[in-house]
Amino acid sequence: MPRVADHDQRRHQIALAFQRLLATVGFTGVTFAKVAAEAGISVGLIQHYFSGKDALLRFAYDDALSGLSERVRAKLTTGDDTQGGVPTARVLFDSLAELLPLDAEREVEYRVRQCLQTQALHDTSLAEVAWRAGRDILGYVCGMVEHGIERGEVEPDVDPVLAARGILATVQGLADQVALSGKDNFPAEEVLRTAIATVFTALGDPSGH
Amino acid sequence: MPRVADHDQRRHQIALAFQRLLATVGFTGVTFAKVAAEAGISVGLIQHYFSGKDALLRFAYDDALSGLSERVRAKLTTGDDTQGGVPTARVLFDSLAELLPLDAEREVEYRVRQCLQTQALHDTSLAEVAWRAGRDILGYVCGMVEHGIERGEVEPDVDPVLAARGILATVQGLADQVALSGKDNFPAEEVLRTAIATVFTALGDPSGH
DNA sequence: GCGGAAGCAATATGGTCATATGATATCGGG
DNA sequence: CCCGATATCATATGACCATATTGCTTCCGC
Repeated sequence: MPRVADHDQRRHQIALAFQRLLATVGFTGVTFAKVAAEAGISVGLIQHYFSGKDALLRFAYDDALSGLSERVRAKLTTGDDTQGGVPTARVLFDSLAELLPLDAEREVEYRVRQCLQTQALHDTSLAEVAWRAGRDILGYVCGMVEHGIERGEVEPDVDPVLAARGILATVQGLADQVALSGKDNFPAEEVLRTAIATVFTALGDPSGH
Repeated sequence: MPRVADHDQRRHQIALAFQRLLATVGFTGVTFAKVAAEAGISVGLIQHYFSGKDALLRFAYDDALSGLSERVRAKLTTGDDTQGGVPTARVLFDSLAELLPLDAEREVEYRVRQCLQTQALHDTSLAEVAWRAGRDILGYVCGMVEHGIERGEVEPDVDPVLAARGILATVQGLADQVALSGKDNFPAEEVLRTAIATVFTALGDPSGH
């Protein structure tokens, strides 16, 4: 086997370049040539690693969403470990704030999500990627609500799925508003905190369950 | 002055064709030729009415958003007129449900909004259209919250702007979820009702103010 | 009733992009 | 130490699209 190269690493590198471009010039502005230039490679090499634009798109979207989803999950579970005095609502807030475009890095990620989610409206394979990621993250938030119920921080009669969907909807919508109005024109984090607080109403049992 | 034509009507007709295409084939799939075919006219005529693609884009977006904004405003104010026994929360819900892609017509409108909002991320003139429409609709919802405070349906210490932003964020996010998961996979309207109910908590003064 | 400006359509053009093709460089194994 | 498979690149090609150009049609104002 001659001349090895790390395919996964290469694909990821190309996907990153693609995402950076997506955030700066938009979906219609991205071309193979620009991706190649941004990644510091040739156009032909991209073809070598992706069968076509569709495949690159799918991979880049999956790459972006799985990275984000993983970060949210990590924040949730590590927050879960140190659960001693930290309210579940607080852990949830810290995780979901990851989705708001409040700094440059998050804004890039938001734009990537937005571009590809919109594309997913007309591309079933992209839609499936989005659907899977949405299901995962909904599962995480849902788990947190259930956890809150166990700890007495959430009223036991709330439907965890619907509560989670409501919170997630708020985050997504807030992200759009921040992107549109600018992050300094209203306290998005406060709105999110309030939305979470309408589910996590009780103080919890300080003695543990 | 020879051979008159209703410019506004023509432009609207073209914008409608553009929007229908946007919803079905996506932003990248729309071309002048397809718009012309969809509108039943020639490519040249589109050029006659729009200086270029940018102008058509801007007009179509403005057309879509102003139509929607107007419908929301109309529902709000007519609901306001019959305010006798109808709670403000109910009027607000009926208006905002307009934004959810729960039937074919609303789904088209949602897709148009989504496509053009995403495009607005990289086009300042589109962004301005979006910003204006966002400001208007936020104003309407905000007014409803203030009205709710006057009628005793909302706790007087809530910030109308933040409450309105929270409700709007929920609607937008729910629209995305419905578009992704399908309208039959969860009760989006119930989640929206709950979100509104967390602001409109009080029952109101049945005797009027 | 007719001259001409505006409505409208068909086609030409120049550029851009995804993809194809062919050449070159690099390196593991025998 | 050299063969061949893989990695990488440079360029060609064919399609498509926005826009420009050209010419025909319609009907208002005089």
